[in-house]
Amino acid sequence: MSTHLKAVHERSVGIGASATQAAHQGEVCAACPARSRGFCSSHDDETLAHFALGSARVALSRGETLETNDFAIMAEGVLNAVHYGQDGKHRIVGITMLGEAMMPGELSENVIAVAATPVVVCRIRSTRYQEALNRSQDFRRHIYLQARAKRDRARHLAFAIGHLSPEQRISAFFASCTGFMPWQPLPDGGGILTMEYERQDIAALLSTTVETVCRVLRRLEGSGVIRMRDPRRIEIRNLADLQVHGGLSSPLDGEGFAPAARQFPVHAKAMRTVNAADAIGR
Amino acid sequence: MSTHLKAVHERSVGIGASATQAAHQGEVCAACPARSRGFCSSHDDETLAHFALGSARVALSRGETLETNDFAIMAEGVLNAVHYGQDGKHRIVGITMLGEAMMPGELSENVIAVAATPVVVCRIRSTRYQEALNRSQDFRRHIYLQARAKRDRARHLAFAIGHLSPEQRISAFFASCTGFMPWQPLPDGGGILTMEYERQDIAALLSTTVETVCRVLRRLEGSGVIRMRDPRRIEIRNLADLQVHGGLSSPLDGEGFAPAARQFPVHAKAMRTVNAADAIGR
DNA sequence: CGGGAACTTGAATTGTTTCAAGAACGGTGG
DNA sequence: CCACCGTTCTTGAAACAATTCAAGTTCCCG
Repeated sequence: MSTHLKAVHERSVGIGASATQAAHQGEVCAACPARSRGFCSSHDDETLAHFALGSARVALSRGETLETNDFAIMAEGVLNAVHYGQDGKHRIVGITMLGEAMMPGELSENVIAVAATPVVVCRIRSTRYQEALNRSQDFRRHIYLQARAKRDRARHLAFAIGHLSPEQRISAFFASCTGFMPWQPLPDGGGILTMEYERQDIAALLSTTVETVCRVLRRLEGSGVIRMRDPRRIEIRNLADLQVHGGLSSPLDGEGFAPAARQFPVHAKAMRTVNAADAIGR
Repeated sequence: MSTHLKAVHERSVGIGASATQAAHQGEVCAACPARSRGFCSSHDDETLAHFALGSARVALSRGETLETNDFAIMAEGVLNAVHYGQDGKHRIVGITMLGEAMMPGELSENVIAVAATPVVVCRIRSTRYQEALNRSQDFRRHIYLQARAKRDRARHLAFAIGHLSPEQRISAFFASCTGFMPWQPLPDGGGILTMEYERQDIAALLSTTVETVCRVLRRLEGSGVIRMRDPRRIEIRNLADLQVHGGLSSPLDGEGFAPAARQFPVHAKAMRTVNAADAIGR
């Protein structure tokens, strides 16, 4: 099944790049889907250009692991924090998506970062990452925010697994996937979600079985909430209905599996209140 | 049941304290059970004395909430990150124990910090906390480590709830409680654990029911792994046996519910490898 | 066109939850 | 000191829902 290979594709700008290269890198950033989200959206072009020097795009296909010696920003796809037990089963204990970052050495023992889908990351040498941390309070602040966001998502996952039924978890998960997987709205208010996760991964994340995922999907189809075009393409008739099935009336909502909107607040707003996040950056 | 009152007892050193007061505060630190653990153990007396100026001990009894506007270090007891649903049930999504810190504004929406046991925290005004962050890379680094440690614990919890049976979770939890609840070793290799959590809280944390907690305890007693002196005082005949019952052969072990040993590594060691934790501090 | 992987469906099993009731404990007041 | 009352803890029996096991089907790639 999922094998652990090394990165296959790599396009580097090289260390000690010239001004021309910096300009080139600026273009790469401009075209990057992560530019407008998460980490990168919080910094101006100049700052990014600096980060980008010596950066490289690294592509992974599903099942490959990401080396976490360097700093990496997700530019495409979804990365799983996976734990492989000696029983051969794997359990997904966290996810990292578009615009989010992987810090050097951030993973705990026994956990590796595996591409859940085809992935592209913007890899930045740890030396340069260090420099950015030294220079920028803002950067430090966002590093901290990342850690906190991941903590909150892990807590949500624990809550969901413990207190929501498989049907609710699956519903809620599919609903939140519209935020970070291909989602094509339809004129009638619904939309088509392309589920990039395999059933196996969904099950591993939500602590259930592939069989249950299937059955729940059928049940949802039976009640008219969704319609399956094919196993990977699901038409959601009414997103709100699906969220209700996911126990939206329950606690911790608004957070869900996807990153909360407030994860990367605009500056002015974030600076208003004194909290740990600000503090890191000062 | 659990009510949300304000802090009842408070002993402040006052802002703008004199050198005498600083000395006095040094004594308070010296006598503090948190001095040798976690946050405080990573700093020297001088640094601590500075933090401590304007600090205050705040006592909470079980069920009271901690205001999280300021910075707080746990000096006694256990604090739950609790989520109260509108169904009246509460679920525990995280715990903070001796030596760990609560950062200002760190809790996410709908989550409050509730004393699971009688609690004493060392409260430090957020202004002073800000100063410490400005001055000390080391302090910043530890703030980041806190967030990461809590993330890892939340991930462990999610894993445990999803992939371990109630019996395993309960066994593992009791075993790990020996690390942060009163634990009195006995000459024969075992020891007596004073369980400070009520059955209800254990159930809420581990996503099971009070009935199941009881039954599992009885079963463990039946198999001779533990012996219950009274509901709160449990004699663990052999800690290793209990850990085995908790599925110790499973992944993510060594972490457990308690903080990992490497959570606050000594400096020399931590500086050796380049990782996010170091980075924050440089 | 064939083979393997992913996905789906059905039926039996199992262990936890739920519901219901009782026992022990701790504090209060006569 | 004892009886009372509320809370916490314990135990039993029935119900239920997801898992497990087993057998298909569909899809994709060579």
